[in-house]
Amino acid sequence: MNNPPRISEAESEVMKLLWQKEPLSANEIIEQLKQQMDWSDQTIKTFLNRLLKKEAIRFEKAGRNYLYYPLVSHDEYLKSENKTFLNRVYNGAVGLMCAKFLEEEKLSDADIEQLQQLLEKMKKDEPGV
Amino acid sequence: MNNPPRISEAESEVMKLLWQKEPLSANEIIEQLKQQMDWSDQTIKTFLNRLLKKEAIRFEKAGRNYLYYPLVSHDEYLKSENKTFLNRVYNGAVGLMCAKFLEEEKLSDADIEQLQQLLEKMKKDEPGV
DNA sequence: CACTTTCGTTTACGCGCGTAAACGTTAATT
DNA sequence: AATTAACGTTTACGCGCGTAAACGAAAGTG
Repeated sequence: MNNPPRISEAESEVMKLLWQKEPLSANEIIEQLKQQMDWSDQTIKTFLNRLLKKEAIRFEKAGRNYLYYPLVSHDEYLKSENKTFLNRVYNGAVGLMCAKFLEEEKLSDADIEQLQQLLEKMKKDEPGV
Repeated sequence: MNNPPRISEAESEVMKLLWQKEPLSANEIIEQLKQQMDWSDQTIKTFLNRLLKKEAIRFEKAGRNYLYYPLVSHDEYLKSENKTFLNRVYNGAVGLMCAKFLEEEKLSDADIEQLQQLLEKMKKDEPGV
């Protein structure tokens, strides 16, 4: 329930892999990111270590290698990033923020439908807050 | 049309003032932020200078004092922050992002109405994209 | 005019981050 | 067993940022 540690942009690329599949060995992570991000092995190792130090991930020994697991869940991360962003840029005005995004970004019809349903539900579920 | 310079969180507090009212003298800015943010005069002066160097603001001399004007518009700023955030945290998935925000944050009825109308309009305006 | 206050400019410093080299230890190979 | 390869740990370095002190010039005050 503590606030999750701050995860930097580069570090978040490591986390993204672990959120997709857990655990992963250092090598699996390095091979992926080496390509996707064009980082050197050493750079990626640094991120792993920093994430360990921050307690954003943990490892278990598997023979000579380590297997890494996320300690911070994707959901916690999103929640905390959302909050920070919303306050930093929009002073907490969610409505304004969503509106801004909607006018800037292209949404698929499916997205629109989904959001409409969400809004409809919110209207009903919370008549008086 | 160039990408706006990166404006840090602290610096953005200065910008927020200038977006509300322009121009402002150093003193007006300092007096405001000194209180709101509990910063020292010197700290705020640093931000003004960094923003000048980044060409996020400019000044005109008014006698012994400077009057500051934004060079980066609020809209440019929002656009660029939105984009960065969306890509960094959601890999560009707007629909997902909005949904996440909607489930986390409380929206006023007015906000909900407004978003619904926006969505409705998007549906009509862009039948085939 | 000398002194103090005001206001802008320059310099400083620790920390996180992006980036990676260097190092040490353990395991594999000859 | 000695050498090399693999893998994790430690150290490094420049840059932006939060934070502010120090400095210099100009203007107001006695």
